[in-house]
Amino acid sequence: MNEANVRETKDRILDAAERLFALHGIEATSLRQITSDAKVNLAAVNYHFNSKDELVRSVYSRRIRPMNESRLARLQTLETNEASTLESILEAFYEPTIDMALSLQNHGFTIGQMMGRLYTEPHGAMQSLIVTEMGEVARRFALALARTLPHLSQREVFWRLHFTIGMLAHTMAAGEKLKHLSHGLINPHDKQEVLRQMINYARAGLSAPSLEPAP
Amino acid sequence: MNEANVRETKDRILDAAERLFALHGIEATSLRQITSDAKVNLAAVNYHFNSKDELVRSVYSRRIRPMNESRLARLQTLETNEASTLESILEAFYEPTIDMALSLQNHGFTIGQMMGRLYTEPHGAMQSLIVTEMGEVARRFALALARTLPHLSQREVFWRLHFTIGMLAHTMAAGEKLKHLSHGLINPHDKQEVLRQMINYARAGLSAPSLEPAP
DNA sequence: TCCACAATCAAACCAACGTATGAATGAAGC
DNA sequence: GCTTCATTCATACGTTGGTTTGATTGTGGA
Repeated sequence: MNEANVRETKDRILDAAERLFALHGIEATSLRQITSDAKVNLAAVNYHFNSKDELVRSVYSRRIRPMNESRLARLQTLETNEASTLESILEAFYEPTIDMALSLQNHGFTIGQMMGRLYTEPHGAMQSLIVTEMGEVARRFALALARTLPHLSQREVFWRLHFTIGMLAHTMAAGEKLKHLSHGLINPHDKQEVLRQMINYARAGLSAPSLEPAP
Repeated sequence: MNEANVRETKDRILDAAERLFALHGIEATSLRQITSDAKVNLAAVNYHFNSKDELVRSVYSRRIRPMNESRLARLQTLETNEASTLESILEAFYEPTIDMALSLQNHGFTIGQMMGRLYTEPHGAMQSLIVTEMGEVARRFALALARTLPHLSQREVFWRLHFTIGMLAHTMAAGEKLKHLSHGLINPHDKQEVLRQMINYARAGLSAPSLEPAP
């Protein structure tokens, strides 16, 4: 078989799995649904990915990796140019995810919903994925925030970074539903609007006065 | 059979289901696990709840309902006393959930994790639960926030309420894991600390300047 | 005392699951 | 033109899922 064909088979599986995981969750999605959607043979999953568990991991890391590379590259650029403001750090953190969620080939907010569930999916594979794939990013952005907010303790920086991530996860997980929940007030496909509202809220939250007495 | 015994059977099922849903998710939890944990017969679930789907709904609404009643009662008190500040509104919104998550009989953050997953669980029963059980609360708190932040448009109030809910959901879903992720810096069982940090961030976020030109 | 009936129980049903197997296929290298 | 080998395929395996059944139990009311 041609190498391009193998790529195509694996990608078709990943694409279908991604769509179905986002729509119904990991546990509720069967390999038979995936392979029938992807128009490949049932056995192809175990042939190319060994198990459903490893397929799950592949589905997630295929998207998380380039997203986090973009985050770190943007943060690096900010720091070498000594241009780290709170807004620019938040933009470096938020924008890669939003770009991914609203990317052209992504018809129905698929990747976004999947990413939004990264922290809440009870599936065993997730716990290790969060540490493995997100650990470096969390550490680097915590440092960047601490440098920009020197009056905060480590604890407070962690709390606020946690909330900042939560806003993103919740927004991604809501996806299309935001339109209905807001009775049409909000258009979750308007990237600039989403980004501005998130950064505006998070910037203020992160800048809130410290709750601890000055040292 | 005694009515108290029936209550006990139903409650035992609800308790076990709640614990297992929080731990492994809805789809990954079988009725056999639940009934064996609850020490009741397998058929008891379908006898008392008709189906797994209705059991799921019962598990959630048993906790959501008193929580939301408390929220609305507290908001009502604030408004009749004309004591609605941003802090007090946020407290009325956040505290009932945190109280529930940290309640004594709740050994392992069970209810909290379950609540944190309310918005991300892909299970069909959730979509209707969110609208049915949370609709009134969202509407009432949106109004209260709009009154306290009169310079904001409806759209901006919605965005910010959405973020404010996201912070809570993300914190609840993280539960115990917050301790590990923060390398011991944070104690998620310290109710006052959790509440103060959340309110401090959310108050600032909600108070951020409007992004729209003044009318 | 006995009836009525809500509640419990062991057992079965069948569909769907993840995974494994061995044969079929077909492009690449000699 | 033949062999090799990665890939695809139809099919089967054993397990587990939610739900149903019909018998059994035991308590409250007549």
